[in-house]
Amino acid sequence: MAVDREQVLTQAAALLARRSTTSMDEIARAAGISRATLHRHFAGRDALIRALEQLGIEQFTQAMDAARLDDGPAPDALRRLITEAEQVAGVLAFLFTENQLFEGAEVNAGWARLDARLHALFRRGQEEGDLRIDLSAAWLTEATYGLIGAAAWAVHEGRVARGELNHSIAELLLGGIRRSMEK
Amino acid sequence: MAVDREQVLTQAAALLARRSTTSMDEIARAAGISRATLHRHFAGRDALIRALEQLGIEQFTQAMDAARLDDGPAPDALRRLITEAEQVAGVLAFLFTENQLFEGAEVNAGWARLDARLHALFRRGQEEGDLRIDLSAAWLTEATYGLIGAAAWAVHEGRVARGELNHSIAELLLGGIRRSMEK
DNA sequence: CCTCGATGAGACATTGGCGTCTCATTCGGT
DNA sequence: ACCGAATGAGACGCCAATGTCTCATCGAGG
Repeated sequence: MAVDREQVLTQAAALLARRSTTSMDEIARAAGISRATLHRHFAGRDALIRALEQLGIEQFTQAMDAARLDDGPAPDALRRLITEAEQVAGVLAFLFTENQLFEGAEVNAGWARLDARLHALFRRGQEEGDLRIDLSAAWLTEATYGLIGAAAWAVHEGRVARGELNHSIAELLLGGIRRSMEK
Repeated sequence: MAVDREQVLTQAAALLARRSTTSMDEIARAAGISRATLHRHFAGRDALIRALEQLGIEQFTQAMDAARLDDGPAPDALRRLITEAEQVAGVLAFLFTENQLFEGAEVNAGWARLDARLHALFRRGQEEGDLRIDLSAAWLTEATYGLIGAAAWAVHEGRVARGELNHSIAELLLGGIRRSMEK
């Protein structure tokens, strides 16, 4: 009965996002396995965290690929990305809040690659005139992460319905909260 | 030579926001005091965290008071709040990311009060027709926290200039990132 | 100059979690 | 029904951090 590695990591992310000091024992029990088995699959806490980083980066990379960031208007691409990212929001939320992680070089590199792609999308949107230029692309990148994390947390806490997650993030990002005049 | 309690807490927040497992020793050294003195002022790690929560709640409460959330159009009030909150962004960022904290009843109550005030502001804005109603006030509240946290982090990492912090948060929140047609 | 309160430096025992191990049990495939 | 791999339960030593203590030093105010 092979343990579902991804399932364990997803559980771990949920717990660690909420309390970063969650013990291995708690993680194991939440994943429905024993601490011994957890150790059999992940050499130690560090290895578990590394695996989580890796999973997050892989999943987010896939989301970016699926969203075809380079196709069409940047706002549309951004909507597609948010739709794709929704499914990995939990793991992403963990990665955003655990800033301590990015000290190892290789992880940093993987993350920087994602960062660059999102940054490039915003930059393209600005150059094509679709996005405002008084907000730096760097800030838009960070803000997007922040909103995805906030949304994942809000859903987790039951403050926002899961079905509204997409709309909430995309509309807030693209349109802002002010009531538009056209309506 | 009385230790500047607030200074110590601010330092601690900066470290803990970056790595929540930072040891008491590291916190003490960062604050320029010895571990013994740190323990003399805060009974233990828990007490330090509690004090941080308290400080964050107090400072954010003051920011809300100073912003006069009930006066004038909601968007203007929100701008004022962001301006006031900028100075306490560091401590706030820590509070947002450390979700584990809100398990004690009394802390929860203090935080819930702040939550309610911000929530009420958004609700008022929606009722007065200034804010769009297809995004729930609860989500706007969470999103605001997320953006403040993201901004504080971005500034800390040097990706956003401190002077742009206000503008970045307020404009993104109110207007979104899309280039408006009127321009 | 003296005194007292606060601080720094360090020793010490305690604790909670980690990592490793063993052994019994269970599950899946044959 | 059988066998082997995987798992669960628990014991064990280890270690880093914690919390408490003592003692020397510093510094401000009388």
